[in-house]
Amino acid sequence: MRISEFVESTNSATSPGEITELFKRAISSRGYERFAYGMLTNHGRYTFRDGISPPALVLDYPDDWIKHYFDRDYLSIDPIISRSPVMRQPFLWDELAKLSPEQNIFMSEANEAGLGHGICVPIHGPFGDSFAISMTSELSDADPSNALGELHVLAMQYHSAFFELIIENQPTDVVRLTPRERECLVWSARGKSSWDIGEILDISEHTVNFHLKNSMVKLDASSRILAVVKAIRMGLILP
Amino acid sequence: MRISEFVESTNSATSPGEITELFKRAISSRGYERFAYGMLTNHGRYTFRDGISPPALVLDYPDDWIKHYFDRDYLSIDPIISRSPVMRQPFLWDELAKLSPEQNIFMSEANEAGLGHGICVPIHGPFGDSFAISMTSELSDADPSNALGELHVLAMQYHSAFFELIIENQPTDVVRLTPRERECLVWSARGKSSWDIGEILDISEHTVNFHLKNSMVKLDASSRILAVVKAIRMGLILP
DNA sequence: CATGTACCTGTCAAAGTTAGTAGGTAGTTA
DNA sequence: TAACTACCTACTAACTTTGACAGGTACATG
Repeated sequence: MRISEFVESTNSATSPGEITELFKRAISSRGYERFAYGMLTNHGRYTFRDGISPPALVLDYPDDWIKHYFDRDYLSIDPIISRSPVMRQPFLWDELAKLSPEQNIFMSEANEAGLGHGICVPIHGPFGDSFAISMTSELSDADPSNALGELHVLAMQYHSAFFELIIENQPTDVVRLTPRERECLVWSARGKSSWDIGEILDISEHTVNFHLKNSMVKLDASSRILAVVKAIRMGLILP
Repeated sequence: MRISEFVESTNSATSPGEITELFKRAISSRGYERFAYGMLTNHGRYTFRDGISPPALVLDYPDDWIKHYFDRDYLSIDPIISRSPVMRQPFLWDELAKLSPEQNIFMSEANEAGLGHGICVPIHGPFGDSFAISMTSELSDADPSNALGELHVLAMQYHSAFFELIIENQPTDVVRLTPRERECLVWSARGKSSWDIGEILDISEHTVNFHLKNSMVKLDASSRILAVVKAIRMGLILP
């Protein structure tokens, strides 16, 4: 399947299962049979449709390996899970360095379970959301560098289409800040005190407090911190 | 140019300029002539090669518009810039709602400068890095929904290949917070005072202050507010 | 010209934050 | 067992924010 076909068909799909089927076909034609798709940071910000239970979103690994994995609480030591949130680019499982003894055992158990050669594509969302899609090939002599670029793009598109379908979208409140209120919040978010901001904006400290107080009322925030967090979350200021 | 060709050629390119040329060709064949590529948040973790000066990474807009934009400090009111960091999916400029009067003036000025119909692709990296790629078409009757999926994928791949080439060194020093530090930061971000947090966690107000102080040192933050903002941006806590 | 919006200035006391210092536990390593 | 590391708890003094008040200018709109 060509990438443009994959993009078009996943974007017009109406169910998560349909998108997953398309992804399976796309990666298997490139030599990768199995995959796992997880959300690595979620503390209740999103609500999900269907029977999806984070952190695992889709697990297409052998059932006995999945059972073994969760029985042993491997989520907490899995080096792919811990590395992914700080990686910008896809990486190969084989390239993971500085593993602990338990992690080496984990990796060899994964190998025995038929998940020898894997690629992990880290994906990042707004608010520090972190996702990972791992794909595995049973061919030990597969050269991953050929397919890696395409698998990267396919994984990003899979996530984009899939995640959009499974989350309940939350409408955002409408708050309008004045330019001064925004400026004061921005400098607050950069760590400045009221006195500092007064110097920067060439207004009195009292006036800065006045603007920040008004922002807090508009944003229904009980502290300057919450006001800044809400303003950032609503896209009203840029940190 | 097919997407797979674009992926392969950008991944094997050796200069940022080469990648940009490939991107220009790829989007212009889909009806989009001009684009801008910016880094919207930089926490000082990256140093850049060549003559690249964030937040602007590549500006392919008319020179007089770029001059006008920076002369008027439009970076601070540009609604595309402020919306992008909180968006997960690409969005159309025309869909931006609830603009302030200045923002409406800004958008009509952009229109007059030949940047009428635009698509913005938000891109997120680890550590809260936020990027945006905007692409514009001069055709007023262009239906963006056909091309949007492909432009999304092209923009993500452009960023992936380009950014990898222009950064000097990957950040290695990952901030590690203790559970108590995270808890205190989370409750701070929810608007609670030290005393409140002490009640919630059943520890003294003094201890809460101690943990928040240590978080501030770890995060190199001069205030509790900045510590919370950085922790959110780095994905250490969720708001 | 009245009305509304945005902006600016000020006071004051109560409440909250920041920057020091110091002691304790638990597990690890020499 | 001593030294080390990571984490948690606590105190005080100096400083900053918050909340409730009262009042002012400038400018655009009806």
